[in-house]
Amino acid sequence: METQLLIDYFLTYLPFNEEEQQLIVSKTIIRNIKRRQMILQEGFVCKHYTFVIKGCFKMYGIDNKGTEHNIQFAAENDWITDIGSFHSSKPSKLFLEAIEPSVIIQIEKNDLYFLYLSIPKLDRIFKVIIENKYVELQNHVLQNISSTAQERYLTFLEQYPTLALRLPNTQIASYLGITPEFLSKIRKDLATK
Amino acid sequence: METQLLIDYFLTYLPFNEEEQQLIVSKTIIRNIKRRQMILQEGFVCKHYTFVIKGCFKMYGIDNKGTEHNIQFAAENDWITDIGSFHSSKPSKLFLEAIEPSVIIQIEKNDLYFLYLSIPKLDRIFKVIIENKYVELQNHVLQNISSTAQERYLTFLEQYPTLALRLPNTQIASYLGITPEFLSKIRKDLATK
DNA sequence: CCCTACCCTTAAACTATCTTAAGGCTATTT
DNA sequence: AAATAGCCTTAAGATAGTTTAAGGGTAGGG
Repeated sequence: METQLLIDYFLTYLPFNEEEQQLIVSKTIIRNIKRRQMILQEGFVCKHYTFVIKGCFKMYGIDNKGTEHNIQFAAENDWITDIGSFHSSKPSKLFLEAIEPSVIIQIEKNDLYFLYLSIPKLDRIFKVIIENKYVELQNHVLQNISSTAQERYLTFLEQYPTLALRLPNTQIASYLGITPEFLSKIRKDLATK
Repeated sequence: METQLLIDYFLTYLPFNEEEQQLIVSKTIIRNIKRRQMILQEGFVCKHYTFVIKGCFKMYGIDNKGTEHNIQFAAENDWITDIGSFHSSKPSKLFLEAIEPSVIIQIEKNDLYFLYLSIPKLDRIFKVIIENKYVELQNHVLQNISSTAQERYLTFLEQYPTLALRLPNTQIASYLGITPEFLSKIRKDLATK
C-alpha cells in the first residue's frame, strides 16, 4: 500500500511504534492525479500538506502579464505545499500542478495539527524537513542574484540531474527566471563550445 | 538583562515555566558586536544560532569577481544563522556581518540540541520560526524571477519600511541583485515620475 | 491512429541592466 | 579637526536577456 512509503520516509528520521504508524496512516488521503491537474490554484486556501509518492509537480506564480514562474519542483519522496496559505488559511497566490501522472499522499491541516499533538516527534521531523528546504531555497536565492543565466543552468543540471531529464526545457527556463528562447541559445552556446 | 528578551520572544509562542526558562538562559551567550564585525566568515563552520537583541546584520556570499551579494538581513527579534553549515558542520560559503553596533544572543549547537531534547516544545517553536522564514524566502524567489528591478525595489520598501530607512542603498541594491548605480537610476526615475 | 497542442530552435530588433569613470557629499576613524 | 573611506549620483558605452515571428518536430489524448 502506498501509505507505507510515507511511513518508511518518516522512519528514515526517527523510529515509530505500530500504534503511532496506525495513527499517521489513519489521517492520510491517497490521490491519483492526472497530468496537468492542479491540486492548488491561486485564490484558494491550501488545505493540505502533500507528499509525492510517484510523479512530479511544479509550484508557480503568474505575473500581471500572464506568464508562469516556477519556484519549486517536487518529485518522489518530496513535500510540496504553500506553507504560508496552509497555516494562515489565507488565499494562496500560487499554483500546484502535476507535470506527470502522479500519486500523492495528503494530510489535512486539522489532522496534521492533531498528529503534532499526539506524536510530538513529528514536530522535530518537520522542523528538519523545512530546515533542509530552507537551505535549498537560500542557495537558489544566492544563485539568482549572483550568477548569469548560463551559470544557473549548469548549476541546475548538476544539482537536479534526474529532474533535468524529466522536465521540458520550458519548465526549467521558467524556474531559472529566463525565457525558453534564451535557454535554447544557452544550450546551443554550450554545445558548440 | 538582555536574555529576558529572548525568553519574552519564546513566550509569544508558548508558555515556559521557571525551570525551563532557567535552563534556556543557562545555555545562552550574550555578545556585543561592533559595526562591520563578522560573526561568520566563508570557510568556517557556523557554530551558533544567533538572535538579534539590538542592531542589524547582513548575510551575504561573495562571487568569483569579489562582489558581495546579500541574501538576508536580520534586525531586532530576528534569527540569523547559516542553517546548512550549522547542522552539517561543513564550512560555510557565507558571511554574517554587523551593519550597526549590535547585541546578540547565541546558542551553540550542542546546547541547542540539548535544549531540543529537554524541552520538546522548542522543536515546535523552531519549526514555526523556520516555516515563517521559508515563506518569506519563497516570496523573495518569486519576486526575483518575475519582477523588474524597479518592482522589486518598491516591494522591498513596502515590505521592510524600517529596514529600508536604516540601510545604505548599496546594501539594498546588493539584496535586490542589482548594482548601486542602477538603483540610483531607479530612484531618480521614481522621483521624477 | 491521427490531430492538436505543446515543445524546441533560430534570428533580428529591442530593452533592461552592467561597467567604467568621475565628482561631490557624509560620516567614521585617527 | 583632519584624513580617509564609504556612499550617492550622473552619464556614455557595452552586454545579457527579451520580444516577436516563424518553422519543424514530437507526443499524448480522443
